[in-house]
Amino acid sequence: MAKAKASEGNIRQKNKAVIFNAAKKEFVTYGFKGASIKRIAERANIARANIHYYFQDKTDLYQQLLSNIIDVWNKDYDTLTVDKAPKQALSAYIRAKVMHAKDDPDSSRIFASELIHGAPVLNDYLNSDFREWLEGQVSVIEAWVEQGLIDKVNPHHLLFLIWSSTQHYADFNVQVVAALNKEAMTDEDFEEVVASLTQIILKGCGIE
Amino acid sequence: MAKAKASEGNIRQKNKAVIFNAAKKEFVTYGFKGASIKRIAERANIARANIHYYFQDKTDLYQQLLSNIIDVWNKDYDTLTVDKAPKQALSAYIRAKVMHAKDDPDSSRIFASELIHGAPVLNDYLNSDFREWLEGQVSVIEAWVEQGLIDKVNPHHLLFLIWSSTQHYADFNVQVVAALNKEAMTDEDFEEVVASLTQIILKGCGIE
DNA sequence: GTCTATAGTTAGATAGAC
DNA sequence: GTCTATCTAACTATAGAC
Repeated sequence: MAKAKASEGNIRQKNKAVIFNAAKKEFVTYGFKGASIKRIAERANIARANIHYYFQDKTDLYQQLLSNIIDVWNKDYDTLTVDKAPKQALSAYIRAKVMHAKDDPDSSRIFASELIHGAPVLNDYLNSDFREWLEGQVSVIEAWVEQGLIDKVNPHHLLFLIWSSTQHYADFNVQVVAALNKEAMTDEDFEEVVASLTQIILKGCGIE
Repeated sequence: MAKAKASEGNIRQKNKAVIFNAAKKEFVTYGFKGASIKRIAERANIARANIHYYFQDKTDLYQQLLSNIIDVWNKDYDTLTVDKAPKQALSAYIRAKVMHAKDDPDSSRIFASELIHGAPVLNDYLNSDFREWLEGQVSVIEAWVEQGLIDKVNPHHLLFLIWSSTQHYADFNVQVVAALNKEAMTDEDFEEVVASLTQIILKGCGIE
């Protein structure tokens, strides 16, 4: 758990966390525009006016929620570094992404919904911090290619391939579950996903 | 263009098409819950009440729109058949999917948004027609594996990989464009996507 | 088939007592 | 920090004249 900001009291901190959890479910169910503060309050079991006490407006709540999600990701995904071998680095990256899709699908879905609807809130982020972070990842893959450790692949499209194929199991889970004719994916199913994606993507990059 | 239903007059048919086009933009911008009939009417340049004349309610309009999208897809994606070689069939499938992402991204986005938000409308479809169609595709890949034409891969996860990696360029286009530091993707960019995905996925399946 | 008027609901946000 | 009451705006949907 992240430590509370020095500027925020504990009650405030705790209540905001409760609201974030409720808001996450509401936004993932109805999208940003369709989400209602009334239902968020009901989910959080607090009076509606309290949400306005803690957050300026719906957009402010949504922005802070997205910001939290991105903070968590930035901590978890520093997997691709030049000092690692492509096989280990890519395997670990694929596994981490799939396990995130399993453990916290709602974060992935909220992010996906924001992008699909044109990223009205995240556009600035995409064109600043995100692009900067991405270029670091790209340069690692370029280095691997130059050193002949992997085939000549387009680094951007390889990254998009890994993101999309792993996040798919969070974002499109209803379709996956219907396709597999199951109630829900099991731990074994997710292991099978990791195995399948690792097999195809690594071999597809000429690794091994 | 699809021929007008016999039961529907030409005026009705034409007006519904105008409404569908307007609704597509509205739903893709705000999601189902966030979309407003008032704005759809403004986009279509008709009186708001006319939408209620042609459609029972917002859900009815949305369902028919989704139904249209799926109809178009069913016509375009009968690419995987047993009589074709895996290399040609998969290459053609990847290309068709990428070009669809390029030419009609909004259809992909509306479908994606519906799934991300739990498929309240499409759940029945996913568990009936979709699953049936999918099993046909799966059996083609299984046949290829049995004949030793491709590596032993999980057919479902291979299909998910192709869907997710190609649809990504429609659904997450804002992120892609930010990553590539461009205003928009060009025809050449999409050709590069086809080449990259074909290279990695085919080799990843042991083709060639 | 079209349009105006309006009923009925739900929404975001704030004021002010506690 | 909490809660009730309330204002204002936006929305869906329908009725009924043209």
